[in-house]
Amino acid sequence: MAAQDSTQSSDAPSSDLEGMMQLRREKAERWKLLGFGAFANDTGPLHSIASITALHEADDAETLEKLKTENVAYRVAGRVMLSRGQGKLKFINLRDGSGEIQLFISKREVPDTIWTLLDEIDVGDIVRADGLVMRTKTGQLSIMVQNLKPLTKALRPIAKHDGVEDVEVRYRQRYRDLIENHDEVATRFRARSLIVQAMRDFYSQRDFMEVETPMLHPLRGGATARPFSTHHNALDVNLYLRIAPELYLKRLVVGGFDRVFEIGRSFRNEGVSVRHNPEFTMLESYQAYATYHDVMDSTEALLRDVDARLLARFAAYGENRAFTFDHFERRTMISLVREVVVEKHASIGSAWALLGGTGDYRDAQRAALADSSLSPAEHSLIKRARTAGELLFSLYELLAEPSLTTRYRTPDGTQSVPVFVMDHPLDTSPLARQMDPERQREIYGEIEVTLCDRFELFIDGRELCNAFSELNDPMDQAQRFRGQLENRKSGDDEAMDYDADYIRALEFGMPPAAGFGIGVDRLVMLLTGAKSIRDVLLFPAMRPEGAV
RNA sequence: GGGUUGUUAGCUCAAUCGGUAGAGCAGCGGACUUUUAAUCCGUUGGCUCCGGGUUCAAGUCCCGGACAACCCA
Repeated sequence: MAAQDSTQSSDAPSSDLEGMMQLRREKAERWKLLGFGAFANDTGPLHSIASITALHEADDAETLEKLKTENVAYRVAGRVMLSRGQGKLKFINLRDGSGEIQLFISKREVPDTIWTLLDEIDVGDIVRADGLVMRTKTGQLSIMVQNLKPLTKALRPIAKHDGVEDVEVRYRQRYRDLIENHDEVATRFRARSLIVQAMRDFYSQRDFMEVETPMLHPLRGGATARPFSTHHNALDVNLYLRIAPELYLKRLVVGGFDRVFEIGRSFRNEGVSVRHNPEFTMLESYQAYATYHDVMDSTEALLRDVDARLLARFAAYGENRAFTFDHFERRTMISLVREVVVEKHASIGSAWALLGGTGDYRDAQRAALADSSLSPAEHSLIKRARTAGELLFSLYELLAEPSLTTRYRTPDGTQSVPVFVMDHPLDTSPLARQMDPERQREIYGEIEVTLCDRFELFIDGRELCNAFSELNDPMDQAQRFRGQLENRKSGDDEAMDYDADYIRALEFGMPPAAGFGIGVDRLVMLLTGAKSIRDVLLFPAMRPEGAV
C-alpha cells in the first residue's frame, strides 16, 4: 500500500502506552488528510442498534436480500469493539448504548477512501456507518456498509477481551470499566436505574408525591450518625450535610401532604466498607393515617413489585438467589432475643424476667458480662447499656441479629427468608411513637422495657429497611430531643440536636402517620447479587488519586 | 486500629533455590472476499508500585512507605 511509506512517520515504539497513543494521534492526523475530522459531531439522525436487531432478527437471508434491493438503509453510530480482516473483507463489532451489531465491509462495496480509512480505525474508535441489513454465510445479522464516517479517535487503547480486573482502576476509571467489562457493569447500573424507577412508580401509583427537601441542614437530625460539616459564606452559618431527610418530610405531613416520598443522597461521616459509603441513597416515605403494620404490608408489596420489574428485564438476576420474597417472617425483637438466649446463653435468660427469668436488666447485664462465650468487644457494648431498653437492643444486635439468616430459611433450606424485626425499645428510637401501653400489656404483659411501634427488615444478613409509626406528640418529642442532648453531653457524638422548629411544626398538629426508609444501594446489591456497595455506586468514594 | 495477601508489557498472567524478565491477546509489517476472541508468517514493546539495605548478582531476601483486597476489632 503506497500510502503507508509516506505516513509511517513515527519512530515511537508501537507497543508501550506512550507509543500506542502517539500512533493513534498520527492516525487521527491521517483522518484529516482523508477529509474527516478527528472529533466530528454532525452525525444526523441515527437508528439504534437494538431497534435494527429487534426488527430483523427473525428475517432470513432471502427476506433481507429483498430489503436490500428495496434499499432499506440504516445509519448507526457507536464504538468499535472488535475488528477482523479477511483479505478484501472487514468485520467490525459496533456497540452503541442499545446493543451491538456486526458491520460487514467489502472492498467492492465502499469508496476507495473508505477502504483506506479502515487502516486508520482502531478498536475503541467511534464511527458512524450507513448500510443495508444482511446475513453473512454463517447467518450473522450484519450491516453491509456502504459508507463510513469516523467520529471520535480513541487515543488510549482498550482491552478487547480480558477487561481490566484491578478493582481500584475499575472504580476510579469507571468509564473504562463500563467499556471493558460492559456486560457485568453496564447491566448492573441499568438494573439500578430500573430499580429506582420501579420504586418511584410504586409510590406514584399509590398517590405519594415525590418531593425534594434540603441536603444542607442547620442541625443534626433524623438519624443518629456523625455528619459532614460545611460553611455557608454569605450567610456565615455552619451547616451539616443531611444524615437523613426525615424531619423535613414530616414537616410536609404537618403541612397537609399526606403521602410524600423522597429518593436522595444522605451523608454520614463514617468509615468505608463493603456495605458503607459516605454518601448513599435512601428512599423515605411518609403516610398519614397509617401505622407501621400497614407499612410492613406495603414493604412486602414494594419489594415484590420492584423485583418483578427487575426480573422482567434482567432475568439472570433471579438465578441462584440467596433469598426469597415468597414469604416474610414477622418477629418481635423480644422473641428473637429470647430464642437465642434460651438456646445459647441460659444464664442471661434466667437472670432477666423479660427473657423468662427472675431479676431485672441489671442482673441480666451482670450475667452477660460473666458469659465467657462473649468477646471483650461484646462485653464492652453490653456494659454501655444504661437502661433495660438499651440492654435489650444490645443483646439483640449481638446475639439475635447475626443468626437471622441461618435461623429463618425456606423449608428446603436453600434460601434465606426476610425477617421483619418488630417492636424496638423506645429509648433507642428517638423519633418513633411509643407503643400504646394497653396494647403492649396485651401482647407482652408486664415487662421492664417500654416499646415503640417500629420495625426493621433484614434480608440475607443485611438491614434493608427501617420504619415506625411516627411520634407526633410535641411534648414527648421535645423530651426525647432533650434526652439526645444528655447523650451528647455524656460523649455520644452521634446524638441528634434539639430541633425547635420541628417541635413547633408538631405543635401545629401532625396527623398520625407512619414513616419508612430503605437503603437503595443495599437493595440494588441484594437484587443484583453485588458483594460490595462499590459495585452499585458509579463513582464510589476513594482516597484521592496520586499522579495520573 | 491489628493481621494476612497482593502490586511484573496497553490487558490477562508466568518467571523453580537469589543467576539472561517471558507467554497469549492488543500494537506494528505482510498474506487472505463470509469472519465470530478469525487464521497464518514476521516483529516492537519493561523505572518488575516507590525509597533504602544485604549480595558478585534482587521481580525474588530484609527494612520503610503508597495503594488495594480479604479477615479481625
